[in-house]
Amino acid sequence: MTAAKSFSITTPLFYVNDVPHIGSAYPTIATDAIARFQRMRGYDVRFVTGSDEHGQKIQRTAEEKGRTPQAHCDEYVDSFKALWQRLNIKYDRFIRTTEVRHAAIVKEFFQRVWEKGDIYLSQQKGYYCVSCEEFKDEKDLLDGKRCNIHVTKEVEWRDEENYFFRLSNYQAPLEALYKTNPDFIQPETRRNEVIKFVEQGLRDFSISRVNFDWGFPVPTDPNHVIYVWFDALLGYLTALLEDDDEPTLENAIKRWYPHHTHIIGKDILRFHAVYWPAMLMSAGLELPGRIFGHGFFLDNGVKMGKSSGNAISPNVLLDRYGADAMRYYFLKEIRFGQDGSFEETRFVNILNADLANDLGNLLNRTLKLAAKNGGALVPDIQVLGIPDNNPLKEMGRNLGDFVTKSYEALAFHEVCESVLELVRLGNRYIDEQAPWTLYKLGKSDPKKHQEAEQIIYAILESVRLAAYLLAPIIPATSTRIYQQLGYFIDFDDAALIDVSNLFQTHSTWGILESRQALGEAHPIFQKLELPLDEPSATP
RNA sequence: CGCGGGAUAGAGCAGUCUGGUAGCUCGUCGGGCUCAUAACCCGAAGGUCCAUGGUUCAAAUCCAUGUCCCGCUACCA
Repeated sequence: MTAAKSFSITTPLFYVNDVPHIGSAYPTIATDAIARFQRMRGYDVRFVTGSDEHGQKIQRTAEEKGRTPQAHCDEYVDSFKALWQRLNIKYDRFIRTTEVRHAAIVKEFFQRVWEKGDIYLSQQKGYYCVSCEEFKDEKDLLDGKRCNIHVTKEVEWRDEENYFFRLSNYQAPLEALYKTNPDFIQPETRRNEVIKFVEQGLRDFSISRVNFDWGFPVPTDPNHVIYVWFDALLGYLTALLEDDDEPTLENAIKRWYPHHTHIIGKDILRFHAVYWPAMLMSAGLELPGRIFGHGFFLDNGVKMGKSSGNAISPNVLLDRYGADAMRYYFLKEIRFGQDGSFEETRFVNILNADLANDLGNLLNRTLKLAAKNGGALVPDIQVLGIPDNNPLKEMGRNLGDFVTKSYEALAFHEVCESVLELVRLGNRYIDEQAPWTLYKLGKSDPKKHQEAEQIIYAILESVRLAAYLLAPIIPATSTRIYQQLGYFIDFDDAALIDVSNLFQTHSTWGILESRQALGEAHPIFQKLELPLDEPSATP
């Protein structure tokens, strides 16, 4: 067996200061879809997610709750893992930045950058707002040295010893990187932001803190704790270690590195598109293929989050509608990269229209026709005998290639839309052709029977193709479709997928086997209903 | 202040580069069909394409000015 090509992709490593919200679920669903898609294509995939667990905020929250930071993190990590399981997220590696092996990677990485001469000790001076926990630029302060967010509070002067990373050394290399590799930052609007940001000149940033201790010590100076980015980002490296590897950079990069794609929220774009590549250059490591900054969920134009109090709990949505529904809505209704709004009525409408009515019902009505008139077998026809201008064949023929490009571009909405187009055509086609009438006529005219059989085949095959191409997004629904079509495939079970050539075959229109025994017709997607007590009328 | 992205039917979007009957999905209304998950198919209503001015035989599309939204403008992840 030839070694399959490897593909690795990451979600952000989530800060486990609270239970996961919709904003954590979103990129994770997207990443899972890509990972599943690449597995279907036969790639050897490493899908990395995890948690960022150090820092003052976590230390404080834990203290407030009267427990150790580690115990605090353990609990929240569990809530993330539980959500991923419910959402049917099949990650390969969950990296926690508190892992022992991560300490070793951070240490070695720091050492490399240190030896390169890119780390130095200096003073972090400036006005500090205690409420924001943040240094403020003098130009942002209000009269009387008050914070522009906490307007009643006066900022304090701080003069603190910190280690700094020489980001300023990397301005030219970064600019060259963005230029030579235009796809490095996506979508384009985010790329522009970053380029402009870098153009105005880069300041070094501090990578250590002295006023708390929940983190790894600086190897050369244990009074300092390594701060955020020189810890969290390196989780992407640690995650690539095999279980029995010595925790060294060399081992981390031997198989899966560099990452093909980092999926992140636009809020942490700069750290991934500027700091991270600079850090990697300094350490002499290869750069990832691309950084994709996705958008946020808005509720009436307001960002959803715990602070705004308008967040919808992913677990509540799961209780009501299930994983496939959430996955489909997030990926189909919101262009990946743009902000999207969440509206529950729309959620229910779209899911019912697309998956229950268009896709599910098309399979259901066709399957029942086949059961009544064809002995519950895939019609026994010559696939090659279906004329090239058959509308379903015509559209289905190029769909696999088109959808592949859309997945690669992370254009999930395009995947769904183009597949749905085939499905809608299927409904139009069956109505126009009226195979139920042909079957009746077929009792005295074998030619009519043949015609009906061909029509049924073309529809079943189109539904199969749709299910296959949507499997990374709605795996459970696709599995039900495949099983009703007589396959023993479970899109959640890699062992049941023949990775050697499955994609080539199954992404093609016209591979459904004649005379394959069909399953019994049951709705593959039950209609959703809005909760009764919550008439979610839009104002 | 600087840079960037927007403003198109009740909602969400496409169309703008390469001017020429304004399109898609959801929702609403009417009809058809009966194979189907009260589903599907067909049709209709619904738009001063942000405003004003200009170029042109012709502007959602090109040009100018203005209005309103949103993002970025460095150490919270």
